[in-house]
Amino acid sequence: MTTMKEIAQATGVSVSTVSLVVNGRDQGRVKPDIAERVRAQAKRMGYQPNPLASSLRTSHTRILGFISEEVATTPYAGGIIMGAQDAAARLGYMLITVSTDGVAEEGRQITALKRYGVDGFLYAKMYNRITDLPRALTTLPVVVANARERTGRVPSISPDEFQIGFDATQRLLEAGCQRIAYVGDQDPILAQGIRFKGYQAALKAAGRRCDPALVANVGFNQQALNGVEALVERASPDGFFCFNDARAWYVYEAAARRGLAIGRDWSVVGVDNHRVFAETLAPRLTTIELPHYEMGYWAACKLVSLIEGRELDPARAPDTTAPLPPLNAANPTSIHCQLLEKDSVAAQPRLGE
Amino acid sequence: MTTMKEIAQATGVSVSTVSLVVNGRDQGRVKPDIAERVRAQAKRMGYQPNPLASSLRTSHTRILGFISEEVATTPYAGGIIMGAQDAAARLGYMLITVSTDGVAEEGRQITALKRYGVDGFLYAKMYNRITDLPRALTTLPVVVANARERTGRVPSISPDEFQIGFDATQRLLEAGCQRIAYVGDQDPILAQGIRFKGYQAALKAAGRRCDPALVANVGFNQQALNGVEALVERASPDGFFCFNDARAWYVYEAAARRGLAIGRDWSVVGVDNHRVFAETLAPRLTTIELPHYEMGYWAACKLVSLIEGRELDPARAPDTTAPLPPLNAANPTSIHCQLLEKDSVAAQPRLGE
DNA sequence: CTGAAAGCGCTAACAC
DNA sequence: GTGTTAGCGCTTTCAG
Repeated sequence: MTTMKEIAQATGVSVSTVSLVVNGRDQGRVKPDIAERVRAQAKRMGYQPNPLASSLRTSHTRILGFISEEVATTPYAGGIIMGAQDAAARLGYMLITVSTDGVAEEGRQITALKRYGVDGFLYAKMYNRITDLPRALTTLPVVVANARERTGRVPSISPDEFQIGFDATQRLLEAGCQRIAYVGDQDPILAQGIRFKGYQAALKAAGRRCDPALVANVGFNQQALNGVEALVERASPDGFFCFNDARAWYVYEAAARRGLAIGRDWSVVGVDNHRVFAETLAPRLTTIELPHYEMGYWAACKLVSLIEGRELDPARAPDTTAPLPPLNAANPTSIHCQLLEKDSVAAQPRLGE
Repeated sequence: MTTMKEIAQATGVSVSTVSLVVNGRDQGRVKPDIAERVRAQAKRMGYQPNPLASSLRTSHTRILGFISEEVATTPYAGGIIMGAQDAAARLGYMLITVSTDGVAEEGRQITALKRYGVDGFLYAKMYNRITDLPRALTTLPVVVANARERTGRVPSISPDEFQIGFDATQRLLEAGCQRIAYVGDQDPILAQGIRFKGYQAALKAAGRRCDPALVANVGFNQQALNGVEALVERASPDGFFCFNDARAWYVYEAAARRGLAIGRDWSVVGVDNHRVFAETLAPRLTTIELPHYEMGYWAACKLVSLIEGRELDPARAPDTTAPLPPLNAANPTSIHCQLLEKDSVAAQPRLGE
């Protein structure tokens, strides 16, 4: 690791001059040719600033704390972390991730992160809901991902559940389905109700009426299977919008029991939470991906702009000349998320589209 | 954040004395009563050491770098990260996680981690295989998780695939199955072959013969379903050991098509990679969990012991009086992993059991 | 325009 | 036993 001191000696200037130059604050303070020599020398010696040392003076570490719950039991966080990390990397930041179960654990982790001098926090939740911030989090900038902070004072990025429900139903309409069922979740979680509203809206927009017989909100296992069976018996659907891939499973089993094939006899669109079906069912099941990567990406951008007190133009990468990557390299079309900020709840930038 | 300086002033001693005391290196160097006063004052003021500042002198940050691939597309890493993080927290370390796709990305991430002064690396892979270490990683302590480093010079922790195959088959035997099928993966990946050997060994140990007709190694989708269908037709199994839960899916569909029920007509044991079935099938499917959490936990312990140049007794938590948690709180019995080190390949501590 | 000097919080020689 | 001193790599006044 070469230091500023070494560059200074090699160039025959002082460390302070080197500091100014390598931080790009030499305009009108250092003679251009000297600055150039310093820059060249720094490059030649492969200089990398030591963020820890500079943090001692500035108390900015360029480290973001990423807090998420129960990473262990669901794959949800992977995408968010990836997105956040990509954004952080472009902006010259690092991510320290911690995952927590329970509030005691959470508090301790937050304290630890503060000791390491993180500049701000990303607070990610497992599923979209209304959430309160841990007390300990209030002293530094925070952005919430995959959930909505209750008071609206903290920027939150969450899936656009309405659009998800709307688009899923739209696809089934386009596939020519006549009787489109909604297989939802029994729990009255946020996403459940809003996706259902999107489903209804899409049907209305197409001039169809919403038949309550076509709706089943089910839980797990045998009970869920029975619920789907009853739905099929009473309403003879030919298309299914499934709240998630776990629900899609029951439709599959119902089809298998009747000797019917998805993709031929029935159409199914599911929201993919777990990704297992990507392996088993890809060509047969139409999935809508939750915009995890995107949420992580924009949450990190937002957080950095909060930290640095300046708006980052999310359309281009700051501090670098490289162009922004497509929002989601794997699936550039799945951009269903929204940013909620105080005073912006009405005018939500629908990212992408 | 209170500093040593503040404690020193409040107690009327010098910072160096405070430093000695709070680092527990005051034995025979600081008068006990002074030490006690310092400790009390530190506690009263809620002193937390600033690890970044001390790293400037010691070049030890108490940060571990965690490198994993493709977190985004599989949930595997969650458990490893959780385990590593828990161990790190007990040992007073933090984890910086980065995930990478491709070697260029990997190199850049490693460089970035080095700039942040990580003390060592955890190198986690998506599935169990033989792996080479990136060049950039060789200058610091490394432990490999969920894979095996080729030369054997780097400690590696990986699932005990043989034991997994053996135990899974054992459970089917105990359930009274007469014709136990193996539904494997088409790819000749490491785990595939070894789990199959475990399967064979368990059958042999029970005095059963291995019927090749009971084995199907399948890929995805229709082809996989056909493979399982053919297996069922030709060999009439009543028990299935499935390489992973994706494979178990095809057995479920085959059962549904025949009006058979898992848990009544057929027994199924699957290795759970994706965890989706935990939600849909929990009471019906017997799963063997890969020991992700445990691998992460012990990998981090091992890494810290490498860094600090001393053996940590893995049976008790160093630097804290709190007892070790059960290896996996959720499922304390699933301890199927092994530590490989140079000169220890023969005598593998089978963790737990 | 440039450099000397002080200091961020902490550690480690070395005096006293 | 304890305090003084110097310095880790960097930023930031402030003289010159």
